[in-house]
Amino acid sequence: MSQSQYEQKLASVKGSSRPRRRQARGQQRIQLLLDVAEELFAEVGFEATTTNAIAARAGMSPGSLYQYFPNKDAIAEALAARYLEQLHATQEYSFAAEIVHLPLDALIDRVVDPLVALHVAHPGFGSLFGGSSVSPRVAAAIRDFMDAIHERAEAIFAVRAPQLSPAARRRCAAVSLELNRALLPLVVASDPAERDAVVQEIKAAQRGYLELILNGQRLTN
Amino acid sequence: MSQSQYEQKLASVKGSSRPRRRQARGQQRIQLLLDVAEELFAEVGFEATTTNAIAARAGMSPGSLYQYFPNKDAIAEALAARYLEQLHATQEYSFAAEIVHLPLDALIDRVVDPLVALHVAHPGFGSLFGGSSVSPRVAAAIRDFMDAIHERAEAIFAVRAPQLSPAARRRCAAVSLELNRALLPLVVASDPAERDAVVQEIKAAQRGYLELILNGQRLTN
Amino acid sequence: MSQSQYEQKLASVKGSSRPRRRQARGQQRIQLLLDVAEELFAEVGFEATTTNAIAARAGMSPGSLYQYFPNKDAIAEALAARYLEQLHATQEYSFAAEIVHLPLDALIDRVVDPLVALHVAHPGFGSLFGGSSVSPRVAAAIRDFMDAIHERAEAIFAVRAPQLSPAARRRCAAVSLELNRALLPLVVASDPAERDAVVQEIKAAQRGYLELILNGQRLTN
Amino acid sequence: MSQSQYEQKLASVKGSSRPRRRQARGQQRIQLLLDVAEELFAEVGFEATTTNAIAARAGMSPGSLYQYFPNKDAIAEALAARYLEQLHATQEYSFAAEIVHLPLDALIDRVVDPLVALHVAHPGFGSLFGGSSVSPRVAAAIRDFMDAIHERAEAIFAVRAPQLSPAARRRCAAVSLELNRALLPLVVASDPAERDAVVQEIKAAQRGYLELILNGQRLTN
DNA sequence: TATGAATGAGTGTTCATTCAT
DNA sequence: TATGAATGAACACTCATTCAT
Repeated sequence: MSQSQYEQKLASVKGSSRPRRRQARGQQRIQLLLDVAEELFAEVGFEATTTNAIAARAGMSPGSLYQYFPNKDAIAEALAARYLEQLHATQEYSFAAEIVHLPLDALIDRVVDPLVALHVAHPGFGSLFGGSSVSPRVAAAIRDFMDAIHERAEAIFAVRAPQLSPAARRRCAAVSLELNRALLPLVVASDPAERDAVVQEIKAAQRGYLELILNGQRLTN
Repeated sequence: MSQSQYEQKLASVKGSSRPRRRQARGQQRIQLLLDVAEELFAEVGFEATTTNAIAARAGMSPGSLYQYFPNKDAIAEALAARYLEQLHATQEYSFAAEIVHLPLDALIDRVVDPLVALHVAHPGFGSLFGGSSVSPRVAAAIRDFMDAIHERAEAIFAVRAPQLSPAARRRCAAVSLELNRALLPLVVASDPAERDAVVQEIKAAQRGYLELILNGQRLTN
Repeated sequence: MSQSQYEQKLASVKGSSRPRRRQARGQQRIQLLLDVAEELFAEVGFEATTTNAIAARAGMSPGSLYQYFPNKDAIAEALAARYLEQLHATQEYSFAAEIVHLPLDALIDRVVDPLVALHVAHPGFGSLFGGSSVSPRVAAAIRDFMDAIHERAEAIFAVRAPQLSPAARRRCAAVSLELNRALLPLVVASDPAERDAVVQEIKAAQRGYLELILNGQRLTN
Repeated sequence: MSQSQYEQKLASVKGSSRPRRRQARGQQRIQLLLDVAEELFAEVGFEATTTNAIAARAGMSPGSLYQYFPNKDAIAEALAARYLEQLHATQEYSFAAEIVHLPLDALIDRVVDPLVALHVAHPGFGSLFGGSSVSPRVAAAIRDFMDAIHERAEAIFAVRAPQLSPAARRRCAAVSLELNRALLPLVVASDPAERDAVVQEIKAAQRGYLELILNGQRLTN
């Protein structure tokens, strides 16, 4: 390696590594801010959380927060995006093509278990998705995602409960999904020692409802 | 009777009847304020609703509002109390002693139907009970009430699913109640034409879950 | 006068006088705020003047200021409107129809004297009309007014200097008006003892320029 | 020459030439910053111009800007100083000793033409000298300079209008100079096609005023 | 020396609450 | 009691300035 080549490499390393380290630090701070925001949103709600409080608990100045987010709503948006990304990953697994013919218990495990993990890891999750006064953009992002999930759930119903009318299918999917959305906060709120039992109960509720439908005991219009 | 005694009696009569009319007027104004607050909370949420906006829409001055409520939270509290009172009335009926041995479908109708009526009549209901950023006092009032309902539900389980351990009974009651709390907003949000169908779905979910438990197919610890 | 008539009159008096007194008080506070704003704008400029400073010097709270003005720009706008109103009154007099054939000295007196009075009474005048970073709305209001004055000045030139082309007429009017706008701050800044002499000088400048034009010694295209 | 002496000389050469180059680079950057600041001040005004915006448009970091200027005001000061320097150069020419006996038209050309050139070349000029919210130091620098010009103008009046009292001389000089300061922005604002005509008008205003004075038709006290 | 992320005091503005009338 | 003008603490957000790298 000639000297000039070496210098070139050094330069390129310096040139790219400094920004990279900076970017890495920036990413860390963004994640920290989101973690703190998640905490505070969960504690006192979105509206009652002040941007200065987020910055302070994250150990930085208000100005720094605004280096990473253009305004308060953007923080909720980013948080929603982070959740959505994780949710998306779980749903990719939960609703993979091969699940359509799984036994019901296995199907339910596959859907519920990742959601439980997500909720336990992110206690703020439910409060953001509870929809309490989020900005229109956040609400739209959530709605878009839910619609996608909804479609997948309907597709499964189409295969496993073909007797349902399209309208009934839509309703059943909505109720089944809402069952998860609504009952999962119960897991978060429950005593860790009881957590598994609560999860079993949620699955039971889901199974009870689905069996009724899949067994064709339900009205079909 | 001396003159002064007579005057005294007169005074006391006047003194008690005027306040009574005043109190009546006061009660009317309180109810009006609560109605308006309910509307606004439902429209834009608790935090975004200003006390001045409530007073203005109720056709009175901010000062007057504060004659009836010491602060903004107190309005939400009073609204919660009003809901709770109504809820209490429905539950008095839903959980009357004689229901213990009703067929499951009838039992579910008895619990769900009044709740549906309440939710439809008061669209703000769900949002307040959704728990999004209510003051600790409101939260406590709601919790107290829910605990009472919880006990009644547990009592029914004690009779109809005696195989359950106390802990399991508690969990089952919690899930069964949460099922209602969580799914009823779906009714409010649904198209009025579809509303009945959605109510049927909710009852189905409830029945599916309860059958599983009552048939003893559930774990008992 | 029967008793009921009397009561009615009393009632009507009370009903109308209280708001009237309130409105009067409101008007006073608005004028006070404008006076204070004028002072501060003159002292440190529009941008450097804070709304809280205006409120404080006016002896009221920030909130009160916002009861009368929706935002900071609105204060400058109102101030401009107040100036414009006064200016308008002077120009109504200065450019009345009969002046067209006045001797030049009298014509100049008629235009300059009211402007001098206005500038002396309102030291902030020049700074606002100097156009330093006023909001678009204020700027537009000023421009509209100046355009109106411009037209009147042109009309006089059309009669007294008919040899001028329309374009030349426009330019001459612009220069003549600008002469006033630019030189009047000199009066405000000058020692009161010298003020009259400075005013004479301004009139001389105006007369020097106008004589040149009216005597036809100027290019006409 | 010993080695160490030689090294010392080398070092000193390097030591002096590198700083010189550095200083040259620094001067370039300072001029660039001033150019950019002039642009931005003209575009949005001094207050609305952020130091970060100046640095960004100059292609450097905020920190670098502060290597050359201790604060934002200092930029305006330096800009004013640069203007003043250029103004100084024009006035050196305009008020050279030999002009005292020039014909009036030639005298006016000699004063006005360089000023027009300066204003056209530097559109920010007028706005800075308009005095709108400049820092006290800038204002003082401008005032000092204007005082110097003032003296020169007075000296000419002393020769050409000896009948004037000292006070009258001072006033006349003030008005004559203010005439320039006030009317030159009109040139900058005017359509380039009309620019020459506007300049002629300004000269006419100047001549009209001066003729009045020099012909002794003015009061002399 | 150059960088640009970080700072934090300060801005315009809102709104729950008070109080003179 | 009712009023609504007045209050002022607090908020979201900005930007001149600093300093670790």
